[in-house]
Amino acid sequence: MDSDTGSTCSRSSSPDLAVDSSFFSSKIFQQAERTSNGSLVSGGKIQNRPENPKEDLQELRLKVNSRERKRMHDLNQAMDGLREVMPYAQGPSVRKLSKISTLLLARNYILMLSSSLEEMKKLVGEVYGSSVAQNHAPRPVLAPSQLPLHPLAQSLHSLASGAVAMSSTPLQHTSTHMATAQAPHSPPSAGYLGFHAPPIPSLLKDPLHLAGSYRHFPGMPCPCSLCQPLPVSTASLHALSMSK
DNA sequence: TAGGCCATCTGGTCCT
DNA sequence: AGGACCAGATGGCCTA
Repeated sequence: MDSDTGSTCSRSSSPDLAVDSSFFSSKIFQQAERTSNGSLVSGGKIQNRPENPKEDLQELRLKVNSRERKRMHDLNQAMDGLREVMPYAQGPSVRKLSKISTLLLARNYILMLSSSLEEMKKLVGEVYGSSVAQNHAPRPVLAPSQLPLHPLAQSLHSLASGAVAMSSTPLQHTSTHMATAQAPHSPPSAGYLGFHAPPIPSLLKDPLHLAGSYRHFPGMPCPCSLCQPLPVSTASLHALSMSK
């Protein structure tokens, strides 16, 4: 029940143990001494009864703290879950994304996927629309893999094909990586939707691990924070985090 | 050593 | 009343 024991806290030196010490150093307990059996001694009178206001306050405070700790652990678990599905390097050699970076990257990634999906829909509409218009002319039926693909469609195809590899080395769906995963008909530009694998030092140097980590193409959605017209709220958040 | 990131505590506010 | 949520404060750890 209590998530304290099953915490996903990545810190080995969690200050959990410091909780009680700070708590007991608070003014609440400066007026009370603790006996060997844990009961409070106040004015020479042993009080085991829980209705002691100080004990009640202590219990309440510990309970509230525990709940808050659990809440934050749950939040961090959710954040880890988000990190797991983000297209960034998850290997042990790569530093964990910070919370703010995770959120910003996730937002931009969703925007990019949404835009790609819309583009894909348009392309599908074009392909089937033209095929209906020329319905009377006998045409050889092509398998989906044989259809001439728009570069974006090709890159999406490649992206899907390389999904497994991406899970092991995300952000590495670059041109070389894509070349191994792309469809037979894909031209060399098929990786143009792909991210640009950042050299690790630059990734670590960038405060948000976002800017400058991607290959940029005009008019194309990019998860890079520099390419996204952030709304006011997000922009202010970004500025806040940068100026922090 | 400064700065970034984080976990925790704590008090306030809102909701059920 | 109790719990969830939030934000400020604090202190620890890590890296450049």
